[in-house]
Amino acid sequence: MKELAKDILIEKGVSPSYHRLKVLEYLLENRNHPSADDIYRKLIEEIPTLSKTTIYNTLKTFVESGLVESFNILQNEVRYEYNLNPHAHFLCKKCGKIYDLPDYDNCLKNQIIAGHEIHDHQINLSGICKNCREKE
Amino acid sequence: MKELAKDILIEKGVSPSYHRLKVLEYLLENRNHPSADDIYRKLIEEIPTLSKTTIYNTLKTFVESGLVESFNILQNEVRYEYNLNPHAHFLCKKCGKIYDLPDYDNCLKNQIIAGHEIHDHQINLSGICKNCREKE
DNA sequence: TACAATTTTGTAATCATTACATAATTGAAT
DNA sequence: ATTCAATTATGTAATGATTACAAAATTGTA
Ligand SMILES: [Mn+2]
Ligand SMILES: [Mn+2]
Ligand SMILES: [Zn+2]
Ligand SMILES: [Zn+2]
Repeated sequence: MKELAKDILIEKGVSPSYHRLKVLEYLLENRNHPSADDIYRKLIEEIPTLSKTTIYNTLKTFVESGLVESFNILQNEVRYEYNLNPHAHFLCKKCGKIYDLPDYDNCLKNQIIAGHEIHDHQINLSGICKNCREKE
Repeated sequence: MKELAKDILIEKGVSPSYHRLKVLEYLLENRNHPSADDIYRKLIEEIPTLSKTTIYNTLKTFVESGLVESFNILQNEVRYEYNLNPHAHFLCKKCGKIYDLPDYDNCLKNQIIAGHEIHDHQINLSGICKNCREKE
């Protein structure tokens, strides 16, 4: 049962415009934590009039409606993903790939720690990935 | 026994130039996770010729020599700290303050997870802090 | 003093992101 | 179908942190 971008948008109360559908479909098919620019460069191929501002607007809408998550494992650009399950991220400093680590969620969302109300929880690991290690 | 900036630099093999001493002293006294610009704006008061590039160079040197840690809890700027103990960070979305959470380290540094070699481990939480909650 | 190595400075470039005004599209009401 | 307001998309210009790079200053040592 393939997830339909349109249904997901409607369910979250986001009106399913053409561009929003395209961005969400991209995120459903590409689970490699793309940047705004990654999405733009792919979609501009079939939508030549597409504006990068539209990508930023769309992603902002998605994140605010809880449809998509953004995270700052890199210091220069934001990455996005459609993956609501809590999980940690691992960045390989050699090849730049970002891996999911589902077993290391340890999620503190909605808990109260030291009096602080936790709304969001990101675990960012980095080092050398399995692939890169095996090449050496 | 107050930690002496000069001794710390020498121990880590970083030559203790005037500017480096000033930056490290700032970090030793200000445990509020400052940005490069925070440090610059304070030090320019007593060093009017100070260049912001020097701040960036110095912080880069410190991070590379393992003297200082940097982290990306914000999407637009890097924050720095002198605190070698593993701990998590909590960002208040209301007041912008960044708190330390020493009990939630759960550090995976130098471990191998799913074949990946973990060199660095950041835990970034966000929400509404104790102070801001009590004001409501 | 001479000189090479290190450190600092200043300017300009880079690059992701945002601001904002304008244009296009949509969807309901007439 | 037409009108009109609301939403969505576009384009350009600005912002702001960070980096590149070359020149200047400082340091340590012969
Ligand atoms: Mn992920
Ligand atoms: Mn800290
Ligand atoms: Zn790798
Ligand atoms: Zn607060």
